Amino acid sequence: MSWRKEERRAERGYHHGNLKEALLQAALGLIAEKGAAGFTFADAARMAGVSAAAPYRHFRDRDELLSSIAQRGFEQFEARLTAAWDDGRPDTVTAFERVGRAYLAFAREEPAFYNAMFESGLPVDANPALQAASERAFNIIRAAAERLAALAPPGAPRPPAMMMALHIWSMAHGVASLFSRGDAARRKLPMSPDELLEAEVLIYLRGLGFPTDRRPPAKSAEPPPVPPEAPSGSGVPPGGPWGKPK
Amino acid sequence: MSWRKEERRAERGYHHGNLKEALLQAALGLIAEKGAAGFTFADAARMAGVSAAAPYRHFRDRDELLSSIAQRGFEQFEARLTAAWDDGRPDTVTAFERVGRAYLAFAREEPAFYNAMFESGLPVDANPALQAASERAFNIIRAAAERLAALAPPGAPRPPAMMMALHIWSMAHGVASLFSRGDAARRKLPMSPDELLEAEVLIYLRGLGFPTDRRPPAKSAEPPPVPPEAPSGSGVPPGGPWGKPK
DNA sequence: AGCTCATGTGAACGGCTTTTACATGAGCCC
DNA sequence: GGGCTCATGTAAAAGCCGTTCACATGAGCT
Repeated sequence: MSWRKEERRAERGYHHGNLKEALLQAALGLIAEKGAAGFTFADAARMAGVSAAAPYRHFRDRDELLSSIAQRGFEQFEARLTAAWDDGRPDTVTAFERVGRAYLAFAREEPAFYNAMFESGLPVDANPALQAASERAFNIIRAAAERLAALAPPGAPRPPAMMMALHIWSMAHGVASLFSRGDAARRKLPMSPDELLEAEVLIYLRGLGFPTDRRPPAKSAEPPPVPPEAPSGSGVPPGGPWGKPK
Repeated sequence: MSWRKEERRAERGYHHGNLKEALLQAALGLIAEKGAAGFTFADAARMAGVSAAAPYRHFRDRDELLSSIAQRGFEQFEARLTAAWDDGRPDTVTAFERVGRAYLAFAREEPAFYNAMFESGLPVDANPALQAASERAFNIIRAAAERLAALAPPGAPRPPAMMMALHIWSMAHGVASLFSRGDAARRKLPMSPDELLEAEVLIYLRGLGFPTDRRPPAKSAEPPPVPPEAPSGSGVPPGGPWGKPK
């Protein structure tokens, strides 16, 4: 039972068969564990059971592996935001907040992707594919903001949707970076990152004149995809978006 | 005129005299240039004209040098935020916004510090001195938020100052990280990061019920340090905080 | 069966981090 | 001034990593 060298070799022969994918998975694990900075190409190779030179058959260099992971991360990110947005159902504000929570959830649950995407220091705009993927993810937030802006209360000037999207993105990104990841998450807060972001977005939307009172849990079995959605309240929930003050 | 080896040696003799400081400065330059990830201990030593082993007389390892820079960064950050806050002069909202701009200005003008502080991936809470320095910087924002919360419009529930501080911090950090640094700054925006953040904060404050109309340029030669500051307007500037919509 | 080419190996180069034994000389005591 | 001592610097070496190159292997096609 003491094969150590030929172990992997015996299992898979000279050729790995699926090395590219194995390397991506190994790297994902290593990044989650030690950060993009601590991750080494050699380690990933070792973990996949191949020599240190093998990865070069699949990635030009270490950076390209990192880029591939970031790319994949942006794709999953986009998918999760899209699912959370759910085309604005059951109503725009609720869906919008769900997108915010999805942002934080992604940062929390996919630390390796998040790290590669936002904290690895790789030049996103130097890689067109990467930039495009990042753009597509942002466009979900942008689309949601468009829909929200279209509901702007009458009378007041309509806020630019792009600006709203950038504002929401910066809030989500700021909360995620500062409070929802790794060590930073240990900073003791008076509320969870999710609650913090939700209150922040609600106050912001109220500042734009949107009604932001809590709706009932939407018991209707199947609400229409995009209901007329008339402004439904005064916009000032009792106690404010942050709940009971002491 | 061809001394290359003894050049530095001749200038400063065997002992450098101020190596610790020289290394910090060299590292600062290198980080500004290539990021905390690209910075190497050996390069800093070379730049200071000493052998690769010399730095170990002044820093336990590469990480300790990085920590020292982050520490120094937090101190300068605190100083700049303190100056921007100016104890709430000429009025709380104006001073508050100035703090926001100072946050962005620091990120933009001190990329090396900002990088070491927020993007180098070093565990801030593993180093008590570093954590304390970071805490002190945040406390400026916290103190400003306290003052702002005290001005909360009567009638509405008073927002928790800590929550406000965390919200503002996340906005500033989000904007700085996404739009005000390096490559990311190249993303084409409909407005400058400063304007983006200012509008964001104004809308947020308005969502809390604060009056946020633009005050006249405060021509009074020497306004009183902490004027009574009665709520001064309806809170809805014509055109909104984002200026003229198209 | 034999050829070819994608895929993997081992060895080697240079660079980095860190440790160790040794060198230097600044500051101090007499 | 002479001599001690210790902080500060050096060279050398070990171990790791990224990357390249010549060579090995064998999967798939003809």
